[in-house]
Amino acid sequence: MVSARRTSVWLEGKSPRARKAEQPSGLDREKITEAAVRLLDTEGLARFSMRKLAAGLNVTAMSVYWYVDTKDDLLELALDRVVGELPIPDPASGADWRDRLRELAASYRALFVAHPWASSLVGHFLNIGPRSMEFGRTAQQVIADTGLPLHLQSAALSSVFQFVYGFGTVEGQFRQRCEEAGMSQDEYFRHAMGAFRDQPAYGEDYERAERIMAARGGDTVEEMRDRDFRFALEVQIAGIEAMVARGA
Amino acid sequence: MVSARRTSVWLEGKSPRARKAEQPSGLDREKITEAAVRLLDTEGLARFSMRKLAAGLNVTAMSVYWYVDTKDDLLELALDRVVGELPIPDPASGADWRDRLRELAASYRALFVAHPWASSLVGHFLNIGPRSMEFGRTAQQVIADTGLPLHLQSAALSSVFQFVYGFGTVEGQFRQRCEEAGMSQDEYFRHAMGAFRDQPAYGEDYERAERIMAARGGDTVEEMRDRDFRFALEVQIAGIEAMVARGA
DNA sequence: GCGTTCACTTGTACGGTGTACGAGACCTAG
DNA sequence: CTAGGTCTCGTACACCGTACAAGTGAACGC
Repeated sequence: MVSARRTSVWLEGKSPRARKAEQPSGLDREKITEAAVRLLDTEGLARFSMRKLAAGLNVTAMSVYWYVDTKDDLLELALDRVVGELPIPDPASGADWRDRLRELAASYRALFVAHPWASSLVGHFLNIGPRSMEFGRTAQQVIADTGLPLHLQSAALSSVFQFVYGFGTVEGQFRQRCEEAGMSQDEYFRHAMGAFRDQPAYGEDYERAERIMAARGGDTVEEMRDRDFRFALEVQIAGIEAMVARGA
Repeated sequence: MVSARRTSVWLEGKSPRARKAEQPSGLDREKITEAAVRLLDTEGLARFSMRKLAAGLNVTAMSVYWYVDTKDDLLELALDRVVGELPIPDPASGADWRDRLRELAASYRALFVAHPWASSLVGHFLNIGPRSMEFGRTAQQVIADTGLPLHLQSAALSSVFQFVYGFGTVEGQFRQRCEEAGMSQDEYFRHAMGAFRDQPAYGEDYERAERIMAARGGDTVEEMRDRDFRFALEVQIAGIEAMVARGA
């Protein structure tokens, strides 16, 4: 018989814990999760620690463990919480699926930019927290309205949202790098390109990169990225439309 | 003046280190990187440590630091190495860009399945190692052959490869989870679905999931995933074709 | 031959990490 | 008043990345 292995915080047998009265520390899962998100935002995933979190709550590290089984569980809670912050387009708005998809994709992208640590976590967990589920439900509904047959919808969903995930991840990590280096995105970009140019082995690649940069135009890194994102999203939409038109 | 911050192992001023003769331990960057990849494959990123790596090489942890500045640098080297293992379609084969794109995407997906730890790393580094560059060059060439204007090519590249990255990441992490739990993918899937069904709050979602599963058909999780991947990739291709046809 | 220098290897140590464990402190029920 | 549950805390363990300094042994100039 297969042992019942842990799958997710969200699939525990019991609800968090029955509370009898206000505890002296005033702690609860909600407050801990909120503090965790704050700390993750300021320190990043690598420097996030249970001890620092506890200190911020004026409590010892082990107190936190009363409300949460492991650090991973807490991270799972934190992830679901930030997903819950996303604005979600009203499914009953009657708007075209394309517009709702653009809105949802923009939200999702913004998530990884605002919380770069979230990128590293989505891959690790099952993402079945209540807010993640709601987001998934909405996304599913948008794809359902494209007219694709049911059995192809999950693939189309993958196509779009995995792209947004990847794009947002790279973007978020880049921004974090810039911040840590104390440079603006454009400064950091020039810095990296400079170091790149100075590597003799990469001469050809550097020139190609320059040529592409020139063609893309755009004054700032951010502007170019925005354009790329919008265009890539239109590629996704056009692809789905083409598949619908092909009738499969 | 902006301090010259670290950007990547690949942008160091000097080549690794001049070697005079065969060292008693027989160590070098190559061997260390290879051992690192092996250890990452067997232990996963979370359980990878410099001490374990050194032990596997019959050497103390600090010896490794003679060849490599930090753990992160080593991880960057390991990542580039596995990228180098990917089969790359011959750019001069004259094959249609669609076929070359399918081949390249399949390779990239396989990377994250074979080395789930690589997923967590691609986001963290600049990915400008020689093998990553070669892969990028090839991908760039494929996109160039679609007929898209130069200034839209990087966006199209994003669209496809960020999707593959996201897809491969989720797939790789899932497989790793299954292995750690000692279950087959189908067993684990049923296990998770079961736990899911038992959560009263998720009744509606569970039923929707079941409905979609039924529609997708397919005997195994793997089969369904393969179909999803192929279809999503065709969505990408159709999208690019549509954009080319639109003349922008 | 001999001292120096360089290329490495090693041992020790520091300041962190996640978290198991057990001893309390307080509140409530009986 | 006692018993038990809920929560907090201090201590401790095993492990981590890596700084630092003291070796070791071979190559080289003299």
